[in-house]
Amino acid sequence: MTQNDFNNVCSLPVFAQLAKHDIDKLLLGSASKTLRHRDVLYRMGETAETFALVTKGALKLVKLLPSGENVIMSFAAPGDFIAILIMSRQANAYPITAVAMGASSVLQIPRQTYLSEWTTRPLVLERVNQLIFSRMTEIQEQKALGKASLAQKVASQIVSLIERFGDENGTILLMPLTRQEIADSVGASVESVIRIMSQWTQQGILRTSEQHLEIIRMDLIAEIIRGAEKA
Amino acid sequence: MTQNDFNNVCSLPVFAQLAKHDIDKLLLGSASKTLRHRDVLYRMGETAETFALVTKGALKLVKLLPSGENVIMSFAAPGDFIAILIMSRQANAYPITAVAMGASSVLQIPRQTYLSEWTTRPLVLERVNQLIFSRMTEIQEQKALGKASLAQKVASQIVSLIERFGDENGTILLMPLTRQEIADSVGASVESVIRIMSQWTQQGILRTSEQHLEIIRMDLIAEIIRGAEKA
DNA sequence: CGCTCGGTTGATGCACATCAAAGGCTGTGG
DNA sequence: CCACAGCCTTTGATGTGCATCAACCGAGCG
Repeated sequence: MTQNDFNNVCSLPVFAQLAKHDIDKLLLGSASKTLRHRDVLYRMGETAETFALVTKGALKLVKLLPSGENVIMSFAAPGDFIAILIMSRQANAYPITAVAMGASSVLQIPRQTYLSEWTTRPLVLERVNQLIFSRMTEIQEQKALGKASLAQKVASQIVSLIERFGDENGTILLMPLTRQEIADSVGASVESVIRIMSQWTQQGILRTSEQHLEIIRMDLIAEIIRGAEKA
Repeated sequence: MTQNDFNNVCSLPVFAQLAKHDIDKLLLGSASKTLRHRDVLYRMGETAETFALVTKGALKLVKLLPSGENVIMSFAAPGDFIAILIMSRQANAYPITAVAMGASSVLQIPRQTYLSEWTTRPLVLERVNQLIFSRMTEIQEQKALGKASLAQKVASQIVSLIERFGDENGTILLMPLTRQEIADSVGASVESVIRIMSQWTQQGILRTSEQHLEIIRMDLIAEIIRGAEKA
């Protein structure tokens, strides 16, 4: 890991206000890994030797169903952990597949380091809990949308992604995201997602060029989420 | 809290192998509370002064949507925590409403005790993480059922409830559960749930008497969950 | 004895999934 | 440089699972 990487890592909320030598210990034996678009970091079912801390880019956490469908469980942003919760269980397998969306990097940290360094520092554990809390909250919000219309789900998913992976204005999504992926994350078919989104494009609510997605009329999107469907 | 209560609490996995005086400290200022069917423990929006540890019975964790619908986020069994994740946030409100299902009891523990005693004990924090991990796993499994048929969702929900709140044979659910509640937890309408379940009753797969629900043909239910719909 | 609550049943309609076909774009290999 | 395969997107036609609305019943309960 370069000095630059290290500084980057230190600025993440988990490590805020920790002494350099503490951070060194927490990262004992860890390796920085650079991922290209669609590279697989962890595959569901593999034995979990390390967990990961995202430092750049974005990853999707996917479950492959017996039926052959993909379900995107959630997205990981810089500062998020992947698979940290299974570190304290013996010889466990990754419960999901983690795939990079666009150029990304992560720090892979050995289970042993987690067991010896992370679990002995209350402050760190507390911070990890905070992150898990956010993830829980996010999933619960999605579940609360259970009976909403597909348009509401899609709008809400896009907005929450832009909140985490957007530009400074909060209007452009800085990560490649296909309609298939949106469908997989809200549990719908691609075609339905496309129909909804192209309608929005026609209405000038949304723009999608190259690999970027931009919301033009955030106010209208907000209305859709609130359930004021019709145009 | 009676001596009896105390012994009960000590046998919960969170406190396994802890010294009595440690447990005493962890429970500083806590109060045991007995709940009757449908009593409300916490109401969504109230300021969170305490979190709770379930010691007996069952509770449902509900969100009330602006539309007036209820969504059951999850169920809490003995040994589960309620609202522990928001304890480390300042002046936060409960994110859900917690309602007892049948006679239950909980231990209410002050935020202050959490902050001073719980967050300073790595072992305890680790155990809390374990519990949160189970909750996450449960929610994720539900999300993975996203595109499955309603019958699959209902069957799967019932089975997972019996695993946590069932008798020793794993066939009878020892807690009052209405069809409305099943509907609220899988995101469906009561009528649809009723149609599915009465069909099962006619086919001798299921029996529901008084407040109890019994699975007669677990093999058939398992098949339904696997997606082998037709009878 | 009217009340509410849980369960049940039927009729109707709609929001989606599914199936099918096609065009653009990218990368890959001959 | 062209042909081909794969991925992403799009559009249309068709079907269906489930919500919704509307009744009704029995049981417990004040």
